Amino acid sequence: MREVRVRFAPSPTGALHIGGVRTALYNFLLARKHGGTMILRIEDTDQNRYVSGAEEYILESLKWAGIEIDEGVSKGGPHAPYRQSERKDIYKQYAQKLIDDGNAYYAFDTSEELEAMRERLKTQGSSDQQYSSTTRSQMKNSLTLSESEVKQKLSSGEQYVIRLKVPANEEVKLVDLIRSEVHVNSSQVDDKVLMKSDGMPTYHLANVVDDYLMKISHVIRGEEWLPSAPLHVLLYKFLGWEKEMPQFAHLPLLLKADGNGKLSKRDADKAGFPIFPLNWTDPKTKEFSTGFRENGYLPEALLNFLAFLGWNPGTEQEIFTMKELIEVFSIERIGKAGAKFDIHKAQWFNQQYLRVKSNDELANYLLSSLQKENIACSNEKAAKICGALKERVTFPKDFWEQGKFFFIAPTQFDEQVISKKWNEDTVKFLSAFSEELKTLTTVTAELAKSALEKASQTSSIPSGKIMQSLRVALSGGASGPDLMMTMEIIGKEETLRRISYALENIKVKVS
RNA sequence: GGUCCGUUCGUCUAGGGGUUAGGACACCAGAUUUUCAUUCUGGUAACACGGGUUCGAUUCCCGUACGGACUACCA
Repeated sequence: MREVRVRFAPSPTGALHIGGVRTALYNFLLARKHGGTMILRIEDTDQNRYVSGAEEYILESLKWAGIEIDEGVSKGGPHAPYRQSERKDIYKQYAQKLIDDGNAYYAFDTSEELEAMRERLKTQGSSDQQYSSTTRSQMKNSLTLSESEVKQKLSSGEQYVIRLKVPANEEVKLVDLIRSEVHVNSSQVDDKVLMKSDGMPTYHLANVVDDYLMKISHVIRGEEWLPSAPLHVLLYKFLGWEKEMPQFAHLPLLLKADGNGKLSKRDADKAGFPIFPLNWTDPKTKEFSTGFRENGYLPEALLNFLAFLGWNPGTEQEIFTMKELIEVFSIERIGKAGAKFDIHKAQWFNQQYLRVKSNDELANYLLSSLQKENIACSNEKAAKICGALKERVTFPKDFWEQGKFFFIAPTQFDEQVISKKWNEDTVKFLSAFSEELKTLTTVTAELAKSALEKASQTSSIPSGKIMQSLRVALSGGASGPDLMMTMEIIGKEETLRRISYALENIKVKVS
């Protein structure tokens, strides 16, 4: 097998879409699996759509996700530069070669003329309105103009583009690793612009030239490129690079969760989840978008989830470290159909990854929340709280949100529990329980439990009946972590204080 | 409109000519936890449709429907 060299080649036109992260991941996995090279190339040939900060954003996103770049922008390498805008002259040479070989031509049509052509064909009832083998003869280009006219136009500095001369009625075969063979008749392919009038190449030319020059072995990209892949095959052929042509793998698209269609930022916003890896503020519109990172998704969990959108290992294992993913990944097991993006599953992965972390690791999340709230807390206590909470947490921020009551005594109590459970027995029991607690020097989960049992005996009320009331008294809420542990953490004095506060402030329902 | 790609539970998917069509998420129920959650057990739920080929099709072929992508001097 030839040396694996893959590339992730985003455009710096804004924040990196989550689908792009998956594409990068698959490229990375293939590279690592075969001891190959992962290349990052920035495709910034469209000066109009360039967004400053986007390249840095992409870099930071990949770094956060743990997708390492071996060669490319920010890393350098033997094929530098890796930013297409800096490779302008390279493309020019190959465009020239295509012209010299008669496989491309100059076109001088203005956008108005192009528009007119499409309009004309449309009214004639033509099924497609492309600049192609059937229409190029009616246009203003080096195939229809005389040689001297062309020369005159070129030397006078008239604007022109270079178009590929796609042959008519030729069967183009494309081998795709995911979809097997795809056949397209060349008459369906239009004479794509290769070089724009600003001297920049279009995606098609730049992509093929760079992939060849950078010795790319596999092109793994989104399915939106499938329709233009035959064009790329043609380019390889015309440039004489058929043997070096990379293998293609066109990834199924990520779709929105409800209904159909490509996953868009709009859909994600509506459903209340991010679509970008990191927070992003568009420099032009100032529109702000939240990121997975800032929403508390762990990169390992997000990647694990992403890996399974369109791929699976064929076994029943679902939790994979990056190392394991690298081991089992294969292009053959990538599916063909688009995958709907269900944030529930992503949350489940996050939960799984969170709960296997040690309490000490988890404590850092809580500690950083506490710092923002200006609440002091020892590492030990934070770890203990996280330990009590870890089974019920999805995001790091939940430790604070669900554990707030450890630091702030409740002044409001869950009304449902109170109206249902808080009665004379509760008062009787809790008073007895308080007396028991007072005899203790310190409260541990175990001591709390035996105190509870004793109180149950002296009051002859089963403790099960008052557990929810006790919880409400201590935390204000109807659900939360283990109560014995809760009492151990908040300590004897605070437990007593909270119980007596509740006893004083909650009115007993007269039954 | 044209071209290309796709279609297994609500979702991610396994499977593949003969299976009780498997797993996971979500959902529901029961058990356990003298509380909620966790955990455990169980349950609801799918081969888009129509033709072929075949003894037999969810699986192969052809259509149809539906969905998606593309159809720019954007990537």
